[in-house]
Amino acid sequence: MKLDRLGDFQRTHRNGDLRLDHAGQTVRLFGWCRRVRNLGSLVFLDLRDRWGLVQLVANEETADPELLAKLKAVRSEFVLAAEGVVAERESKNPNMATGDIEVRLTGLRILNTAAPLPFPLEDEGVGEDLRLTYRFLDLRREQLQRNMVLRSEVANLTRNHFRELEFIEVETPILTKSTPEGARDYLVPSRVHAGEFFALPQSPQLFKQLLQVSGFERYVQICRCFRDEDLRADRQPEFTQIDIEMSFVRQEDVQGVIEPLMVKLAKMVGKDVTAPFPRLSYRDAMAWYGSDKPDLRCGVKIQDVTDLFATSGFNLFRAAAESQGQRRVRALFFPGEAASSLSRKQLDELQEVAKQMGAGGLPYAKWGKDGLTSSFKKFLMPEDETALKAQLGVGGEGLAVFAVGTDAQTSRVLGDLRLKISTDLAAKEKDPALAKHLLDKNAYVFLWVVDFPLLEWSGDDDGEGGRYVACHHPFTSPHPDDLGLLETDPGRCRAVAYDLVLNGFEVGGGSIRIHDAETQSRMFRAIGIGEEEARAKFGFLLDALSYGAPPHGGLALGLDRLVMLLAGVDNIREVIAFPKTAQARCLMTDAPSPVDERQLRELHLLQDARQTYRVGAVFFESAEGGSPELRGQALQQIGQLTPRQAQGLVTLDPNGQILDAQTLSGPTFEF
RNA sequence: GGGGUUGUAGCUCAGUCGGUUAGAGUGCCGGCCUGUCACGCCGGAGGUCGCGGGUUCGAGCCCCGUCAGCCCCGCCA
Repeated sequence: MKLDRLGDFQRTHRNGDLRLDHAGQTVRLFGWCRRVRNLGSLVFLDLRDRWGLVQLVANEETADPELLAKLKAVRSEFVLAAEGVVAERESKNPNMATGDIEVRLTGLRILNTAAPLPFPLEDEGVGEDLRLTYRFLDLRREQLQRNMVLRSEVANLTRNHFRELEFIEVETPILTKSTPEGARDYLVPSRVHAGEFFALPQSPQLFKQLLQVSGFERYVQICRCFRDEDLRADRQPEFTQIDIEMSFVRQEDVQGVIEPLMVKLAKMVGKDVTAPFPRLSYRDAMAWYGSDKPDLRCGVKIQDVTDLFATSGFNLFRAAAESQGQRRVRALFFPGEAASSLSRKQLDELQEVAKQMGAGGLPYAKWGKDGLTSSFKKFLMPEDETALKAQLGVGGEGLAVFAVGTDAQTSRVLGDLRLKISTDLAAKEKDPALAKHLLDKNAYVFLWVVDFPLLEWSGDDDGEGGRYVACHHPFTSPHPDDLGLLETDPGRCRAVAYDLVLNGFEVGGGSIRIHDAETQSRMFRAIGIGEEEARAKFGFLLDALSYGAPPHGGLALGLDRLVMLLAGVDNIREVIAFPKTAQARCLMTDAPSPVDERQLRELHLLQDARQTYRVGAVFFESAEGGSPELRGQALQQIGQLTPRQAQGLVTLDPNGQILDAQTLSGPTFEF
């Protein structure tokens, strides 16, 4: 098809802006054809640009025949420049912002054609692999356009927020130094320095601390970070952080600049949240919610009922009560009719879920219309039941489930069940107040989880190979009250570290940092980094701390995850323009991909074959005994191999086909 | 690294107990149509049943392997 030129055609309006007020005006528009409705001598076309949709129309009686023919040739997603007169419609469309008017065409330029799309833009259920392969088309879809606009707005609001607070935006290197600890690095080989590598930053952590030593006092950056770890629905190998660092601050000061930002961001999507956000210690979060990022939209708490069973006839529970705190009985109580009316079958299914989480079973007690039903009813004396109800706060109907085991075991099981059961029940519960208690779906609930442990034991359980590693990172300040524990009882030492949690997602985390070289050295010692290694890996930091480093601290917010929650979507890929798959591939560009050997040599990743390997003798071993002809054929095949495929043993079948090849030296044979 | 799940027309899916020529809707192509807006009506084309192997007289269906998408565990200072 012959295309028209853009020429001097100028847009006068955005498609979505046209209203009845414009009637009579001649307008010039750009856009993509969403759909043509060709009624024969009357043709409609929906023209879409970034801001909206408007109906174009032409008919046989009034339009130039050439124009009408051109209009009929248009297919979905053709790129058009349209000129026409705005007119009130004969039949209006109340579902459309521009539904009262249409544009009667006086001119049309086809700026580009479009092949039929591999998937329809309107459909929701298109396979994600297809969407990712044609991401540039996927991004035409309204939902993704909205998400990307939201993301842009969030970034803008964030920049303005910090600028008003006199933060300075500083860019830090992408090519930087690999450091021990933490996630796996993405490495970039150095061409200039054979055998040496840059790493892509897992975060600009050390640079932002050094900027404090430099005296900037308030730093912010919206920066890309890279971690070569496996993916999840809310995790990508490259992601964006809102990274801040401040001097002369305490934990509360950092939180104090973040909270108003969150209030503004929530407001942007029509949610009211109030600061300050609740603070919850790591200990309490684990005890009450079984998670270090509890979803407080759910009001159900884990409760300890161990003591109630000290003399119980139920051996499982009594044994825990007699274990001196090693094992405990903990419970969740879900109030409401939806909970009390769960069937035996549904409870069995929950038990299976619990078992998969590592629980032995799922004892339960249910108070319904017919009173108590329980898997351990025969051991539950009336006075026990009364005590249990008092402890759990059982007012009316409801369901209690129990877990027995160590704190870690029961936290895990009950933490997961808490959300799963609450979500299910909230959807069924008729009493709105109770449903909201189970799960307040529309709420945004922020909180700070504070007082994280500084260190955790890593490695085989109480095996030899283990050591302490930093929970947050090795630059996190120990809690001033716990400094002495660093050498005596490192596992009990708390950190001045804090996570910002929203609806069960960790959206940010930060800490007050160590700002003196001595404490930093003690920290390195505690995690088994010796003096020499510390100098080699972090010498610049230790130096910096010795030249007047101010007390400082900061935080990083996960922008992608935050936008995901603000957009109300459940996958991080929905807020990233060009994301990776769960296997860390880009289906559109097909990255990662092999590169030329020449590139590898240049980067010293592949030695020059002729230098390293000599072609040596090739041994033949025919399956059916060798023959001179076969060897001749085989030699010919071997001769076609590249030089780097060196010396070894080749096994051939009677037809001279290579069955197997083994190198005696040099790299593996490749065919 | 481990577990689960999905893969059939461009797209979304159905396909019975292993049995004749693998279907539907939509999209696409052609024709008709002056008030459509998921336009309508008529006709047509379109298949490596992800890939490889096996069992069988016979495989979209059963078995083994493999690749890819998604979710989870481990991992993510």
